[in-house]
Amino acid sequence: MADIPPPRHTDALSIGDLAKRTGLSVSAIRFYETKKLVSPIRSAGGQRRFLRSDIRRLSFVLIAQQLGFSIEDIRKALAGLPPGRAPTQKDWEHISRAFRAELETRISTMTRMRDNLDNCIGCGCLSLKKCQLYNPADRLKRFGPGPRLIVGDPSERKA
Amino acid sequence: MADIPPPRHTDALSIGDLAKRTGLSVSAIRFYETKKLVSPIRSAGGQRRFLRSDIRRLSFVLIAQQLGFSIEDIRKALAGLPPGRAPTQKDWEHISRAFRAELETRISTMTRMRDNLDNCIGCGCLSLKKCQLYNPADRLKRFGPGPRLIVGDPSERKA
DNA sequence: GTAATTCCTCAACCTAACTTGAGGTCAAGG
DNA sequence: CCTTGACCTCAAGTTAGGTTGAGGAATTAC
Repeated sequence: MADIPPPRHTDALSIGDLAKRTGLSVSAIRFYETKKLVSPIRSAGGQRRFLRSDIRRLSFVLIAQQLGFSIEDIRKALAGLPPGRAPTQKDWEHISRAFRAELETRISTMTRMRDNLDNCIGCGCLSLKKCQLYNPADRLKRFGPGPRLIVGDPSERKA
Repeated sequence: MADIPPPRHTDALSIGDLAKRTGLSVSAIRFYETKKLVSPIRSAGGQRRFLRSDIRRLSFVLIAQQLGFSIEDIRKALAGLPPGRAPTQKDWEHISRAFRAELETRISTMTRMRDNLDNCIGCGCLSLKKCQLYNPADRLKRFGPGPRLIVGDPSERKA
């Protein structure tokens, strides 16, 4: 309640500290390093040292994942952050905005699908190719795994 | 252009026919059988024979997958269909309705998330535990893979 | 009746996103 | 100094949702 212990603000976090601050597991953080989501430096002894701004960086990763984005999507977005300095709030706003746009798109796609489902229930066309839900253009692209459809030109698959 | 070849409407489809009718690959249909999404009978020679109603059944599977449902979700839903007879439109309406409800939920969750993302951009709380986006209860459960968060009670993971 | 399709099973492989374990090192406290 | 806990690397395992290939049998087409 009294003296805050001097926070040895070396500004460098160990992987365990970062794990505690983000709620991620240590192994997940190491994995994210292999995926280029973070790029810690190494201590003399070879241990990872993270910047405090990596807390925010990984927090963003978490949020984006909850929103349904893949690690590769996120890597690309983070690649837009300034290389040297720690990102400012402006920087974060910038990349968050792009994600929000993508989210809007997904929401409207799902809404459209929901309405098409209503249509299909109404018209009983569940098995008809006419159903909007069969329109490949309407599909969520890899928003979760699914079958590799072979509809349309078979040359897409085999040839 | 003239005589439609007698459609040998034995009412039993081979796996290849079913694949053509649904747009699925043969291997996917076999896979779905192992997952109990379809249960073909066998010919004298041991080949799979499907009912015509399986076209609709697999079409439903496709639609549901596009909506983001897992095979297990779908299996459970299909388990609600009548066992003996081919499903009627009423039956399909019934199970579609349940999916629509789940869709509604997901849409509103995503919408809420989008709004929270706006909040986070505004207040700069991206790294704060207070952010609504960190609320585990708010999370899409396995709607796409993601990290197994270790927040909260560690006994959830290890014990 | 035989050749060309199509089908069969089973095992192995694939991607994403991680976890787990083995075997060994680094860092901090007493 | 030396022990304990946190770290390290690398390989292999996990789940979902399938695909691919080998080796062989069943159908269909002429």
